[in-house]
Amino acid sequence: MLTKSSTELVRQQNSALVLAALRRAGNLSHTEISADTGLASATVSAITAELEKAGVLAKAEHQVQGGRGRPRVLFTPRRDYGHLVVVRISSDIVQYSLIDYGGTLLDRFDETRNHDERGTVPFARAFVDALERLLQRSRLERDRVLAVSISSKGLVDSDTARLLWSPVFGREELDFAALLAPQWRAKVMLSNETLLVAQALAAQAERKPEGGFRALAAISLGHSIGLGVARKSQSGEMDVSAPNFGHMLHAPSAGLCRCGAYGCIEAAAGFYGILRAAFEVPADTIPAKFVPVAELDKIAASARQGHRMAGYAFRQAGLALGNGISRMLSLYERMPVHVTGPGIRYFDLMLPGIEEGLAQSMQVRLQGAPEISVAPDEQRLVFEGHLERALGAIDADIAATGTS
Amino acid sequence: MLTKSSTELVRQQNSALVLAALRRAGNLSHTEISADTGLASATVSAITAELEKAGVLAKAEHQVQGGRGRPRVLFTPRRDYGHLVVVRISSDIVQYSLIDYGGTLLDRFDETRNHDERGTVPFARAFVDALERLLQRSRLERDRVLAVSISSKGLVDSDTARLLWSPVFGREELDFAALLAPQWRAKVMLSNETLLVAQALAAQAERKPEGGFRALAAISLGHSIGLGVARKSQSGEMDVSAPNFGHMLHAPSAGLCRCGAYGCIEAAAGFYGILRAAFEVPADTIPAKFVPVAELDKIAASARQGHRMAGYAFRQAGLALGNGISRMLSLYERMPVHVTGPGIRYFDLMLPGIEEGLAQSMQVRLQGAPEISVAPDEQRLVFEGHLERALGAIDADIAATGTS
DNA sequence: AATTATTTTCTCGACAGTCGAGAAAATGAA
DNA sequence: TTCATTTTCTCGACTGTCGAGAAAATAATT
Repeated sequence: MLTKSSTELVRQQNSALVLAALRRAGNLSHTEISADTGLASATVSAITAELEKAGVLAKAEHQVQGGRGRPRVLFTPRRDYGHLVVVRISSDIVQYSLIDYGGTLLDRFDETRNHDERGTVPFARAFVDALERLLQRSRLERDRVLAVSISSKGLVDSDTARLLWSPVFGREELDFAALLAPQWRAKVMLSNETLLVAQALAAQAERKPEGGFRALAAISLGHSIGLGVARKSQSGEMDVSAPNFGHMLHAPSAGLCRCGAYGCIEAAAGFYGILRAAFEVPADTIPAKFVPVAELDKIAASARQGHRMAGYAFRQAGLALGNGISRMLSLYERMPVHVTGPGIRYFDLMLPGIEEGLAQSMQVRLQGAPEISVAPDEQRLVFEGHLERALGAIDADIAATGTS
Repeated sequence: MLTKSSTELVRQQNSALVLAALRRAGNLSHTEISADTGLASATVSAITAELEKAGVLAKAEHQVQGGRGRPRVLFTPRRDYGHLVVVRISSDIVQYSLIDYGGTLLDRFDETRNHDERGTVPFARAFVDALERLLQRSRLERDRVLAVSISSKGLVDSDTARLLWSPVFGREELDFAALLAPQWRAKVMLSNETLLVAQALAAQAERKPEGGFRALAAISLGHSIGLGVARKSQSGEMDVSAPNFGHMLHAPSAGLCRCGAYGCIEAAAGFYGILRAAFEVPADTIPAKFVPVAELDKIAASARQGHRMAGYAFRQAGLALGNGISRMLSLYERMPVHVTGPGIRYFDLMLPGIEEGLAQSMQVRLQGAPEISVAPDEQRLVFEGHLERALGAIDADIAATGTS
């Protein structure tokens, strides 16, 4: 159902518009804001005055020189308006970063995960401690942190910030909002890792001048398989989601997956799946907990030298991906696919299988195969996605609550 | 990107809100509108006065009696504000209906499709002629028709009203907007048939008092397989789409599909797929153009008597559906599934296969199987979906253009 | 050095819209 | 006939956007 609208909502929307423009560009003058947003000059004055009084914006000290006429004064987000904590959880390390409202990195450290102690309880304790440490190192009060943005692989409920299923904790749920609930006033956000990659790539694509961005998919290859989809809705909003692609059904022949089901895409295209196929281990053996990359490098080397089973393993992995992508395109729409993650080192070995898997479907026969490109540096993209998403959420919050 | 807002847009949004409330309820008094929409009484006065002047609304002649105090006056859409034409294209007939702005059916006739003359050109001529006939029978001027809403099975581009792929015309495209472009000022809308079923079911679910509707899927079983998905987006808008489910890849074993690809869901679960499996015809034979329902009834009867291959055929069909649904749920979210179409007569025979196909996936193991229910009377649902969608679009248009 | 041209920013009044409060209207009951 | 009750309508206050033009600040010109 639609919801009622009022003049205050108009201001909220337009404030958000100004903040978004400023976020994209870094700093803009009065006239540039007006041109960018389409708002009248008088309206821009009203909004910037309000935001300046609230301490969100400030006039930049360096002014641009040159040209005649009254010099422009640049508005820019006030870096000390607040702070953001980003936590990247991966299978081996957890990375904690402190960022200011302007988007610049202030501090960062990694904690290596202790593989002996399993379960969410010790992890939760370490997590809360690490956040405190991040504050202390920068002598920052807890309430200056406006948002804590967390990412992990796996299935996530972004509304409530609960981790529903993850490669690390399995079905043990982890409720990050509850973890920080009484002490922290910060907004707690939890996102799937590959969703953030899609978010970052979509933001990059939108910044390109040629425009016309509609949709894009990001696939992360590694021990597990992730998918993020970013699509522009009719209303112009960017709609990002992380479907459960890795454990979508591929074919029973893919064998036992570590999630307990049979035939997941991951069981064929994840690192342990490739290993299993290459060594001709029966497909119903319980998957290896962890596969060192060196191990896979060896298989890849022998595949490149023409070893039959090694090549077959990568081809089967590609086939699972290709079929899965074709199904994804059938259910959404044709869109470019960006492949990322540690598995891209074997992309050349998988590509023939991917293409074969794609070609089988009607969708691809009708509309053509999607563009597939490799996006290296997954970690940077995840971090960019964090910034994009968390700072955007903070901006939306500012616009919503106004100066009050 | 967000788009700029203004006070006029607020009025537009609130007018749409009033029209939607009135559309749902049929007629409402001033106070009821205010309660329903959350708008202040004064605002309701302003909006209804404007719409009344524009001839969209009128005060109903019968007033409700009883109770003391000033009697309520009911507002209702003016039936003669404009008209709507609904065209349902199915494989054997094309049904033309004339509806007024109040949503009541004024006239209807069917044209049986001539199976001898193939191709879009003769069809297009017959289509345009039939529309003219519909006007003449009710002595209606062409410009009184505000929208022409068309439905067909197959792949549709709803933005441009082009039919991209259909069971009847194959890859021959059909551009309905261009067909009526110069002569008709009506808005031309083209929707996938099962999308409309999903739209109608979602509207029903939303009207239920318990509320909390999130998403739903409709699957149509017949010669071909259709899927419609309705989901409520964060912004509260209903987002309806018709993914290419019937030709999503199931498994190569499903055999040759009439679309030319191998392994589509339809090739296993469509009527001709079931026929082929039951008679053990090689899976790469070109599918029958048309399968009479009597033929399938016979197979179903022998399956119910325990005939092995007949039972197997339906089970395989169910398996294809179950796997497909599980993949759909992996890519979207858990949601109830409504099954409709002529194939529901065999639903009991397919259900075991469906359940087996669902149970294989991690998604279902984790979140449980979706509720599956049978929705008879597909044609009525399609028609309701037409009304819901087309009258809603007309209302949105009225709100957008205002009185001007 | 003073003036002029140019560009940017700011300010003012007009206009569109929503809202709350209370007046006006319309009816049944006393 | 008067009073109570309920609904509808109207008025003034408030929030917000917009266009036009004033004010500000600088470079170029005389």
